Amino acid sequence: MSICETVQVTREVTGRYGGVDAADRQAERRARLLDAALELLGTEGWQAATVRAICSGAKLTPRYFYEGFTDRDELLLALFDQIAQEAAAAVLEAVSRAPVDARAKAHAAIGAFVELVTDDPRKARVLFAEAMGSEPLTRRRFETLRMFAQLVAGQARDFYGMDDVADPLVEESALMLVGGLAEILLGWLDGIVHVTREQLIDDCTALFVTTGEGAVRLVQGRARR
Amino acid sequence: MSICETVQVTREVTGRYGGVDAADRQAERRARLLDAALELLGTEGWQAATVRAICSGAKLTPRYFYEGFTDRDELLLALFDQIAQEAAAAVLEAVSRAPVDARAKAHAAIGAFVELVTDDPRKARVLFAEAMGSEPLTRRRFETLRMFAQLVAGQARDFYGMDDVADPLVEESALMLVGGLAEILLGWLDGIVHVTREQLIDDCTALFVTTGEGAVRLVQGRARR
DNA sequence: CGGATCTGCAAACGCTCGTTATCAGAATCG
DNA sequence: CGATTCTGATAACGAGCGTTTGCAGATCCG
Repeated sequence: MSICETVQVTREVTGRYGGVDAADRQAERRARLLDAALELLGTEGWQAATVRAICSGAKLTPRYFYEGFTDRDELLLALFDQIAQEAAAAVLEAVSRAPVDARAKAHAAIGAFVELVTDDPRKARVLFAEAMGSEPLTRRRFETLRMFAQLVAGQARDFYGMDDVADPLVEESALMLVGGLAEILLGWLDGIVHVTREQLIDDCTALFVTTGEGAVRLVQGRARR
Repeated sequence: MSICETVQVTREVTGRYGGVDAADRQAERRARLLDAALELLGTEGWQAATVRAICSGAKLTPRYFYEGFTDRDELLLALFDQIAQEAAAAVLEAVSRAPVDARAKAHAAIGAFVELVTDDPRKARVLFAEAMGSEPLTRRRFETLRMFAQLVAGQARDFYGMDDVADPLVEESALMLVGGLAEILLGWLDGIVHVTREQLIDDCTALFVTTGEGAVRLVQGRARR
């Protein structure tokens, strides 16, 4: 036992195998597992994303699964968060690049988001459809959607000078915008909505802006009273 | 064998037990199973709605489960359809009673729907949240939501005289309305949106109408071109 | 080269699931 | 009463799951 410890110490300094050191190997395994999980969760669904199937897809064994994650839920949550952060980053970057105009900002944001999840429809399914598999995943989907909605509400408050407005209608309309957008995207991916992707982005932008402006009018009309 | 058959025939004529005949007993067992499934699916979620748990809740045994349903999926689909039909009936009845006015119709429809699924939040969870458990259930949720969306689109086409308009934006906006409404309802049930139920109905109606009118303007603006 | 670790595979454990069969006892009707 | 069906509980079966362990072989460093 004591021998093991001393040896471990001397070894842990380098920890190289196959030309890469321990941290990198572990990170690569983690990435492979997340990739395999995305493929399964995004195509065959939650029920198919078992530990064995994910490991098989990643060409790894359960041993390394439990080296990197404590649970199946932890992996799926990590995958969800990764995609959500990717989406948030894309949206924020597009918004920051767009000219200072409500319609242009909205178009940039929606365009970036739609392009991300239609370039890889698996991501859309993970974010919107398959995030209901387990209870922790459902909760996370909700929190993330709410976060996006508050992001939208914050942008709207900035643009229309409603910083002091505490009307719950702001939160309600933001929920409607984000939730409605998700439903349109799922419908488009399922082939229900027959438009090109550019048309889809334009339509979503138009609906988004018109709904947002309507909500703003409602809120301001109430505040005046 | 032949004896059994003749006996079965003479018995099947009445088939009474405990004062009720066979069809009624079977119907009551079916109703009890659906009730137990609603309780489990609407509170603990899809994972908890196992055959054993449903039977235990209904105070029946698996024997009667497979007497009334072939699968677990068949039960859950039947439950979903029952709630969806209940909602559709409530909405259509409210719309038919309301005065001939877009806002009044919308308020009646949304009020009826919101009251139904907030009087029994389990129904909301079954319709919107837990319908993603199995693949057939996910598909059904989509079909039903699309049906509601087309119902909305049809009403809008009637009211605004757009019978000949085939713009896909009509379907897109209907999807946004229905999907957004679902998300607001789930948020309200989760305590994220802090308004009274009457306020919720009013807000949803206002958002619904303003979004609908915005979509109509967009469609008409395009058609004019 | 040699001792030690890292890897990949496979089997195993305990559990729950859906589904089906068994069987004693209650209730029925002629 | 007696033959028969209906009831309810139980247990069994095979399968799949998440999770853990054991072990031969590849790869490393001194």
